Amino acid sequence: MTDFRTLRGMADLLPIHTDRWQFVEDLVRIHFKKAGLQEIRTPLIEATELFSRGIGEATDVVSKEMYSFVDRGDRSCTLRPEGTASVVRAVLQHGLLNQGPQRLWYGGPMFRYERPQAGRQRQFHQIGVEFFGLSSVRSDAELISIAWDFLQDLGLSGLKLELNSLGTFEDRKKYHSRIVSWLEDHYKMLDKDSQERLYKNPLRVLDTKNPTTQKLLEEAPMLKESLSMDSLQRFADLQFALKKLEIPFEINNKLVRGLDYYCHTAFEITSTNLGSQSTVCGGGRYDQLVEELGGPGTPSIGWAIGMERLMMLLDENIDIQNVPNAYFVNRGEDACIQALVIARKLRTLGLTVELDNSQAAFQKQFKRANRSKAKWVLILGENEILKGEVLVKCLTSTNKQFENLETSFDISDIDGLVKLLKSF
RNA sequence: GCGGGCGUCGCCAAGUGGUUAAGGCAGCGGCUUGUGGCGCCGCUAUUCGGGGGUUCGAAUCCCCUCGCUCGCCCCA
Repeated sequence: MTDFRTLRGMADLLPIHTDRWQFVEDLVRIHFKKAGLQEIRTPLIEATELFSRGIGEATDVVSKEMYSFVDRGDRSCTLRPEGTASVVRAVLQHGLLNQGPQRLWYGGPMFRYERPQAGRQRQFHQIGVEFFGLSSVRSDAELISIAWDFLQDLGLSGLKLELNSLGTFEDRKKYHSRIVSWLEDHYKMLDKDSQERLYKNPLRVLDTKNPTTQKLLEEAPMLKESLSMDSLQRFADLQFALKKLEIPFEINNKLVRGLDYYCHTAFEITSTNLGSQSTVCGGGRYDQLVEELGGPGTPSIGWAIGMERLMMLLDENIDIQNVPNAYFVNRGEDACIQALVIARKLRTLGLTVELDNSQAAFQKQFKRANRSKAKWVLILGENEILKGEVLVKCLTSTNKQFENLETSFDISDIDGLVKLLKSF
């Protein structure tokens, strides 16, 4: 044990994890490509004000969770706590909106100074999608379908899509005053947490876990009662589109996303297999954010998936370890250099070869060969060198055709060797 | 920021006041200079997260501290 450890809330991804991460990352790229999305990469550090203005001064993320510091030029800088604000900044800075609607995706680490728990770290990873300049409900449905189809393709089960409409900002403002005055009238009957939230973030009182408050709230004014006719129609249209896409969903009137900038569509994809932090994917529409950050009025919508939470949902049993085609056992002075040469040739021809350079006893090398899960083992020792051959054995018993197969190839017959190794 | 649980070898662990701190996995060496996945033998913690105290004596009791973990808040 050394003196140094990762900082609290920071995690190393070891080889056993990175195999799985790469599998997921490869799959999501395929999905994004098929959906015609383009990748955008922004810096991890931005001016603090970008987030305080974009996400909302009063939100928890901004008020108590940001990793901020003053740099040597006296500027207040912040490690990004989410992706959307940075993407909007980049889109505006480079005038991308002048080239028409943008359909973008991003991915990478985000930082939030919170107490770590299951499904929550201080450095965590998100992949997200943002559409700019698309106002139709069909974009909302399409955007949701991209997330849904990707998660389904990963073989995840037990996922639930929850949906709500927050209406326009006017709708929300109207509701805000209604709910606040109702809550004030019932102040004494609220639990302590809800009393505090009443002034901090009243819409979130709806989401309380306290059962008596929950019951009380059944009488409270509902958000949807404050929505305008247009907002209601829009919400109905979205539901219609999702039904056409055969994406199952549930309406959750209490779903209020925490970030200030959402309007109209808000949604979450949750799983019961995650512990207390059950949201894998969250998103919504934010038609005023671009303007808020100094750009032209631009309808926008996006979502983000939490990679760590996603990884927790992946079936432990699915085998996505990258297994080599062959493990190369070798021993002896001539053999080891010959093995190096052959291994390189095989790699050039597209095979993955793990070369044992230990010169350890054959027994040892064979043990490692098995552990590597390689399909084949190549053997080159003094006897083989004398005969000018490489010995090949099949290591897996899952394939009956090759089970217990043991054969030799002339050292110069690389093509024959490759043909066999590629045969399964 | 506030609660609960936990901290013995790289990993999983037994041990709850008494001479040398079980065991398993992994690692290394050997049986066997050459054939594994299921053999056998041996080696690997002067030390129990760290510091202080109680005691003839502590991994085991007390205090402080650090870390991990789960939950609240909030969010991906």
